[in-house]
Amino acid sequence: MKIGELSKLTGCSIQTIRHYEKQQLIAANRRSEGNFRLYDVKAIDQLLLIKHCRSLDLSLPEIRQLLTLNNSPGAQCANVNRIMDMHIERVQTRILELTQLRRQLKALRRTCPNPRTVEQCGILKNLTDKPNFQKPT
Amino acid sequence: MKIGELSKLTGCSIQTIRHYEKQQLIAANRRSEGNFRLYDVKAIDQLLLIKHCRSLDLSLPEIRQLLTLNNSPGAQCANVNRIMDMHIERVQTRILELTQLRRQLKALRRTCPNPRTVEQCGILKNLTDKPNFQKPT
DNA sequence: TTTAAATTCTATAGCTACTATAGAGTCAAC
DNA sequence: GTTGACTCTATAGTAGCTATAGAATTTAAA
Repeated sequence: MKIGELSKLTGCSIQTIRHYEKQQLIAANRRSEGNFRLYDVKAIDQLLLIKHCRSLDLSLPEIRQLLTLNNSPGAQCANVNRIMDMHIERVQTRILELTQLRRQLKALRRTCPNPRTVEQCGILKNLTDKPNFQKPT
Repeated sequence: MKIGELSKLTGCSIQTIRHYEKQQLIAANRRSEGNFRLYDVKAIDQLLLIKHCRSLDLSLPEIRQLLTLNNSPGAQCANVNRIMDMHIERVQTRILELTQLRRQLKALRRTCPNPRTVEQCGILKNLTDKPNFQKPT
């Protein structure tokens, strides 16, 4: 199977597949005489696994680790659990940051409920004053 | 005042200030004979305003708009309100996406409560199966 | 006055995970 | 044999910085 067919079967763009190859997430098992990538059916599952992990927002290095683990059936899966736990923690932290940010934004927005001139605008006034908000990094 | 002092007074790194200059958010009002940027005190407030906006996660183009508006005291501030509303909406959307993602991640994590071999790992098993999760984009 | 240290300059590369080209080559069918 | 579809590599772009390299400038001490 050439890259175009793999792309259609998995819903990953051709450039994305080549990008994953550069990042060592997937490899064509051989090339045609004219240097075209040739894949076997296993590549489909591998790519779908990658896609699934990406939909969960795991990073490419994390996915590479998971793939390596997936190919060592006898190994303990504690590392898998650790990767997931760290990722959940990261998502959780980001949610808290954004929730705080939303509160700040809404409070700021309330300072200018009606259209007026820029000079009187509560939002700009508050933005110009010394910040008492914290950066969510 | 040279860029180093401005950096210390505002807490923005020197490279960041130069980056903001490239993005047309701030300008040195003149240069020394040896081409060093020289700022007056107004630059401090301007930079703090930018920093405050960044802490609210506004984009540099949005901040540029706000700065322009801030320099037109007589104009209506409806545009300011519009920028803020759009941004609040964006943050809100992202929170919802991440909340959904967190739910998926936790459900997945529960499929492997105890360390076992990779072969038996519920997480990898679920990741390998066809995805029924949606990408939060 | 010389020289050393600190500061600044521009330009460039790196980060993440792609996406979108350019320009050249390959394959399949007619 | 030629057309059209496909693929190749390499490069630049996205956002907002950060981190260099290598050169020039300024300030202070010797």
